[in-house]
Amino acid sequence: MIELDRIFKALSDPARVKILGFLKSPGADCCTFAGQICACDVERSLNLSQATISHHMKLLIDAGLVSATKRGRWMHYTLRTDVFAEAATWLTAYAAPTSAPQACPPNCGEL
Amino acid sequence: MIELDRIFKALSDPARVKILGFLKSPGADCCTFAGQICACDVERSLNLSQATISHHMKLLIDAGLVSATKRGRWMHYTLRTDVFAEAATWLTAYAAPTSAPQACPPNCGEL
DNA sequence: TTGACATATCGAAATGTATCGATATATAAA
DNA sequence: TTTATATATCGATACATTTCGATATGTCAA
Repeated sequence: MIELDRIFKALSDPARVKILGFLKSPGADCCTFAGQICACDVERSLNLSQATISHHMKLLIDAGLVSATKRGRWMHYTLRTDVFAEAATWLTAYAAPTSAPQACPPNCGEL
Repeated sequence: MIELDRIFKALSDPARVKILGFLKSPGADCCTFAGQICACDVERSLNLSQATISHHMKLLIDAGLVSATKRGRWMHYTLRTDVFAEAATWLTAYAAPTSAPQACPPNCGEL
């Protein structure tokens, strides 16, 4: 069960959206391991301090959007595609017209 | 062209998600007009002050998730289903596995 | 075992956000 | 025109977030 609030909060910062975009399609010069991207490459791709990146990665992981593995000294990250799919499904429910229109009484708003 | 940051920021607050849920399926006792929901009903459905609701509605409108019409003294809101669909499409792009795995050199991270 | 390096955590400063009561603005009713 | 009401805006307060430099922690290499 995903926590939507946390997911959308994680998605609401441009730096984190950039990170996700990078994890989705890293540069050709990046070292990956079984599809996982090294933290060092994330750091090079953004213009933020190491502390800040680490902070953002934590939020992304806590939201469930990214999973992390420590491999020696290096952290490797992957997108959790299933979680993105679930969030997309939630949004899609709002993309369809819903309940039938209903007449509005002239004194709308009165109890 | 939608602004993702603003959309996700709008979605990142529980009060606003509640509002959206209410706009999607308002109670049977709510007065609607051509599918639009009256602000007064939104107010009754949440436990927040009028000023706070007005503030949240503004954010939702600015993000493009909701459209508003003034009808006499009353504001009426509707979900912009197309914008939800666009946001869902963006998310879906992250729901599919992407680039092929690549070998990681033993000294990963060094330039 | 010591030194170097990758990442996490801490503490602090700046900025942003949620919330409210009070008040302004606009519209309808009397 | 005056009064009542629906919503927006203002000003203030409390709290959260972004960002960083400094430092701690863990892991490899010499």
